[in-house]
Amino acid sequence: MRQSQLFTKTRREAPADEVSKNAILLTRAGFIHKELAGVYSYLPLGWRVINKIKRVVSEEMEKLGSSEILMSTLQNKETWEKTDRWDDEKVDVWFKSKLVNGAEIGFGWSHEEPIAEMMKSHVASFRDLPVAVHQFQNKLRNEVRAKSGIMRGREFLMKDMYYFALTDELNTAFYNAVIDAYLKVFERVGLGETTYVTSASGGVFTDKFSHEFQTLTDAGEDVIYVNEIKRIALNEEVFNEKTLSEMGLKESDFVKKKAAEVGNIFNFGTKKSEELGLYVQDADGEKKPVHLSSYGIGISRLMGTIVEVCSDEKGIVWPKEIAPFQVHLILLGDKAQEFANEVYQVLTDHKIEVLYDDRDARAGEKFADADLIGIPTRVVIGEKNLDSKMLEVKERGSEDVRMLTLEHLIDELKR
RNA sequence: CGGGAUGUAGUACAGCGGUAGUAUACACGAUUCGGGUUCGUGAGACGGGAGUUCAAUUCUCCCCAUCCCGACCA
Repeated sequence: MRQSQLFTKTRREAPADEVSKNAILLTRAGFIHKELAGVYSYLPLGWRVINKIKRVVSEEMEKLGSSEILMSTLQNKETWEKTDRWDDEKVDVWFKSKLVNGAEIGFGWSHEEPIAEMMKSHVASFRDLPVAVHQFQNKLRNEVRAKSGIMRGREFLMKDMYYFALTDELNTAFYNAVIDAYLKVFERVGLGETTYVTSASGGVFTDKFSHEFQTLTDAGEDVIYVNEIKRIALNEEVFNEKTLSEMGLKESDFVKKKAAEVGNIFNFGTKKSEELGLYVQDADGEKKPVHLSSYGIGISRLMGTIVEVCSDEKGIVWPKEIAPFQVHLILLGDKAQEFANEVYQVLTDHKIEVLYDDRDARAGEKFADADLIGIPTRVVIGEKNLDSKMLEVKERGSEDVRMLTLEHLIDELKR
């Protein structure tokens, strides 16, 4: 994409109404636009990042055998009454409205009930199981206090996956497979080092613990205790003598850290299926409640967390897999324009995603913008590159400048 | 929801009971061209309502908005 066609503008100064690093950098670089407190729109660069993250998540979910769907945002009151979660006293984040005829509807803050309800139309026999489905869906939650930029919003993009199985064994096996898949996702988006599977309080539906995926960052809302050697972590809510002795560990084995919950997984057993009436017949013709588990990754929160973790004083440093573009091609001066155009053409012909700064702007401004936007590989072309046709290549976050031929660069990027 | 803070050009700030200023961004013209050039010209703002006052952007109250702390948080 030619940067001259990018309508967003970068800003020198931080917005006065944001404090969190993710919101400041994403706003300054033109990735997001705030509509309301906790409600953000995604601009071209931001939307590209979201889609990159979605692609990584999709790939890992599909490896688990899950099919992508999209459920509605408007939800049926009756479905939620079956599990007694329509009441504002029980769920305090509901946005609700009314149809013209007066019927109440809810805006989806979660989809566990609707999806289990929907499955009743498609699952009747043990032969229909197991089933895994996932979606990328905007959740609406009437949070009392939105904060931390895109990390805790009232409208946010979430990947939620659900698994339906006849037996607890299958359900547990899938649950464990998802833990591995999630770790792979966080590794691919650049948070492998800083993200821990964390045991947390399970609530009434689950066994002993639920599991969260916590990324270490001061921008997070949670406090966890981390054992860096064993790479395990405990949420502070379960960090007590009882838990520690069960695990055979001491308090001194852990370090207290702030963290952001980027993913969570729950095993509901059969409770929700029983409440909603999701049963199948087993091989003996007996009616059995379906085992259900659910798996969430907050996509927009994940993007915010990545910015918190992967940035420096100049701007964002996007991990390669989720950067909005692979290459930021910067043209300096108009004498080299023809050569730069050619390089842009060849790179895009090789399916390399390039943001081409073809603007009539000075070098300093272009470099500052490039640092802020944070594309991994920067290629500079100016008059002094014309004779040799060598490209000046620098990785974001490094000071090393290398001179490469175009062929060499393409070869490197394709690897 | 409790507490605190802040609302002035697109953005970031200053200001004052009587004529609202700077930077940046924007438009135009020069100049410059490898780390946010320099100069000139132009356009552009006091969140809303009520009150006090001869006069309110400024003081008071209410509302709204935004941020922070707490509570809350699949």
